[in-house]
Amino acid sequence: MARYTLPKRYDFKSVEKRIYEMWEKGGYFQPSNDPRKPDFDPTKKPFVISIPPPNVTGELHLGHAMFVSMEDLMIRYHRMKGYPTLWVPGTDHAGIATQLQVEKALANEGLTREQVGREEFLRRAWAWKEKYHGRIVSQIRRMGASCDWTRERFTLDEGLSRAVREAFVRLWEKGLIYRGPRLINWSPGLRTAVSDLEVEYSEEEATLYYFKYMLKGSDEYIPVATIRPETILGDTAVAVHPEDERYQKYIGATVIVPILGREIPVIADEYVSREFGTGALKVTPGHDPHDYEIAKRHDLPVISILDEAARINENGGPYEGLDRYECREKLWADMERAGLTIKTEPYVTQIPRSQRGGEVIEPMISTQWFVKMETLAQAGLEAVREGRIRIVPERFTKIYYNWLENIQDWCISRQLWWGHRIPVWYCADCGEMTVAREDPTECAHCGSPNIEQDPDVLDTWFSSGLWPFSTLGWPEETPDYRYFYPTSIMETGYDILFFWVARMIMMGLEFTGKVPFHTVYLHGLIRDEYGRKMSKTLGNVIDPLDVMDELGTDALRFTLLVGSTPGNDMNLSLSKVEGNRNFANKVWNAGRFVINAVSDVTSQMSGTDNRSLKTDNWSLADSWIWARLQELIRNVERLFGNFQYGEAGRQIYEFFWGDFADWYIEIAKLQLREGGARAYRTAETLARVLDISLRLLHPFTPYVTEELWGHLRKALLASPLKGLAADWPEALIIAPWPEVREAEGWEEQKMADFALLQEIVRTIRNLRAEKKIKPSQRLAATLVSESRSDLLRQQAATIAHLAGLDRDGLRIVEGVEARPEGHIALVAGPVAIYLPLADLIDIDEERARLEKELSEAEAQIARLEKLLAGPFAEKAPPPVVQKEREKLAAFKEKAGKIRSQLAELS
RNA sequence: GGGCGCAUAGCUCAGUUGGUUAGAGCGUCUCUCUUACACAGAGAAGGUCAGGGGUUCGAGUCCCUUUGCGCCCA
Repeated sequence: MARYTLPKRYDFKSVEKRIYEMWEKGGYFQPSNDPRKPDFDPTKKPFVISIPPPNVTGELHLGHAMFVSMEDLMIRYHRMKGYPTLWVPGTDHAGIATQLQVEKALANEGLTREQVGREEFLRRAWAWKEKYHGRIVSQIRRMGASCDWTRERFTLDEGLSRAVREAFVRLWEKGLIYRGPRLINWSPGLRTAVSDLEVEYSEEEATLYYFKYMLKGSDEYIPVATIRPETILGDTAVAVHPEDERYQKYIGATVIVPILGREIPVIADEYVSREFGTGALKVTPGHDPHDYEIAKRHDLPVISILDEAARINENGGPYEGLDRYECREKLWADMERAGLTIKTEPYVTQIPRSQRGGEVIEPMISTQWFVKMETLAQAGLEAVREGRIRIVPERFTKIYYNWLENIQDWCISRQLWWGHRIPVWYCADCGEMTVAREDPTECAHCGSPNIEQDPDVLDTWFSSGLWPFSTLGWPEETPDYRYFYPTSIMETGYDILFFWVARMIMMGLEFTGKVPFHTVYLHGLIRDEYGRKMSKTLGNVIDPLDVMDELGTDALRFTLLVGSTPGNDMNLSLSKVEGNRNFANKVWNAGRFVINAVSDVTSQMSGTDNRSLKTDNWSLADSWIWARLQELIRNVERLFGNFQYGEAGRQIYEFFWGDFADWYIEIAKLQLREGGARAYRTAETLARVLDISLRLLHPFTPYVTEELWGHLRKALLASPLKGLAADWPEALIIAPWPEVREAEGWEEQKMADFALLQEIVRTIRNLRAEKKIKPSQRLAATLVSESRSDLLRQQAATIAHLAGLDRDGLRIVEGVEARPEGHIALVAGPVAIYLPLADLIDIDEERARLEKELSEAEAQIARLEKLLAGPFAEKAPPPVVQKEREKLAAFKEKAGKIRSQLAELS
């Protein structure tokens, strides 16, 4: 039998690409039950995830790495469970981000989009998209993502564009879409409206300007404070609190707008804070959302003073044409000269900045398209309240409710070119609007061909909101849509709960009448190793591509999956990834050992015993590892059911490294050496445990497990153990998930026996380390135990092997009358251990060691006796009490052993 | 102002129906190239689970409260 010559170290570079191609070519990413194929069975329940689409021109970052790892884990698990599984991949067009990139490229040629025109600009944008699409997609592939690339979608592709058109028209027909001037957030740099959600508020130092609002025809004035003096030009009232004694007398009076000389009223409104500034508020409804509300209450006029580049417009009188900040300075200087200023003072306030680029956002009145949210939000709320959608972790449901309960109408128009153009045509003749699914050639009202389409495009999130069903073919009732919709889980970062998840829920309910998914799973954000946000300026950005280059995809995935808990941010450091690279290597090497063991099995060993899963012919170690493995399978199943993927991964890691590799494999070496049926069964157990471990690990670390499993399968099929692998499929990715087996009753005793064996071995190893005895030096030993001598005799060879004892010099006895001369005495539970190390004995040191152990044992005895004498014994459940009783007995036995050893010392 | 999260070993974190001796990885210290693995093995040191109060036979875990840090919404 040819021994396998696998490299000593797991070489992920030679594995990952090859394995991914094998999977993809093998068609494993496509659903096992596919409505596009003839043998389709519509009754089988599928498991479906639609990918949170990354920006088509973006580059893979850790946020992507996180969701790809998480979703791939869920997908692989369900696939192995036998569900027809579909993960729909795709990208979105990221309106603003992409447009900016293309404009930047144009700028390099000294051009602007206006110069090249809309058509040429779009041609270039598409070319840009084609160029970068491949990059992000191949990066996602590299993460091991097992999505069905034959179903890949893009938000601007033909089908999705049709979905967007359909959605818009339906909302229009239902009266849920309207157009009109409203106060919106305006980005002067991008010259487009932006979403409320795309505005971030940063605390910054600013100046509070105090000035005088002169009463008409009087020397009296109302002092007013503002952060933005330039907005004085748009003031339409001064408001005071109705109960403010300082200003009550002015209510109803008229004041004069500085410099401009406009007359505006003094009004009373409870919104005004008497404590802030001077207690009097200038009202600028055209440029402040709160003032806008006040204006609505008091029927005040709204004046817009800025143009689309945030320059002062014709309403600014002498300041027309100035930039907003130039105007601020000039106006203030003019007011100073006119004696209208009082003072300025530094003030810390919240400045609204664009999430993209960081420029200061201006609230402005602008004619835009809006979606009425009230009824949509109501439906979205009910779906979660009624439990049709579950949000994990649960605490995010409150945040979700809070947002939907206070939702504002959604401004969906953007003054961009890259995106879905608004399907509305204006008639130059009759002035009516035509809203249509298909591009019209004439006005629907007067038949005039003189129509022009609205120049704006829709917010990218409008199309993303349709994603779970538009990607499956909606509005067509395609076979995919019928079978795979609603999807199963929406997995994404909590930072886009509002942006995306809430909108998908609302739009899903509105357009399909169904929830788009039954579960929302939210993961946290990834920070640097000290919990700081990663940012280019801090220079602490970790690039997942570099990490994969250096340490492998499996290591990165395992780190992200096991290092995070649902909904909580995680701190990532390269040393963690390195630790998991080491784990992948551990799996590789343990696997290598097993594969070689399997290859060495000869048919002579096989014997006639085929009772493979009966434990009565197993060694203690065989039984123990099997019981531990079954326990692990049960735990993993339970944890997966609770979305506790990280904990599941940790337990698999601990089992594999701490139990299987550190203990079972070491014992297996001895058992293999024994030959015959023992060796045969050992190889069989090694293969079984490795097989199941690889299956459990596969959703976490798909590459190393697939590669190794392939070698294991080949080795088994070429060996007398081929029966084991007879029903294995050709690839691990589609191998069945390990089934939960209930405990059979024998496990507890075997595990307790093995724990004693471990304690004996550790006790001896401990002493050897303390006494600096070379690992190569075999020691004789005497083990004394009245109660467990049978077990010790059975396990003598194993104990000797693991503890570095000389098998022939190992004596096991029920009792000794006196301590053997020149021996060091140790205690492991109910077992006394004597090692013949006369030269190394230091009586005082021995006594100190034993006394320390004794006092520890006695402390436990005292604690347990007190516990058992108290109300615990009657109130706690009997099994818990029984456990404590057993502990007490064990400590008493141990203490007795130590006492007699101490007595022998003198 | 409202809401939420976090505080456990030097560092980063697990610990999900409360079960009584609190775990891991990294780091530190000893020893070892033992034929799967030095990306390793064996051993060691290291914690009043932020402070206070309560519920309970029993609290890192549940409740209240204080302090500190972070996030979201307004």
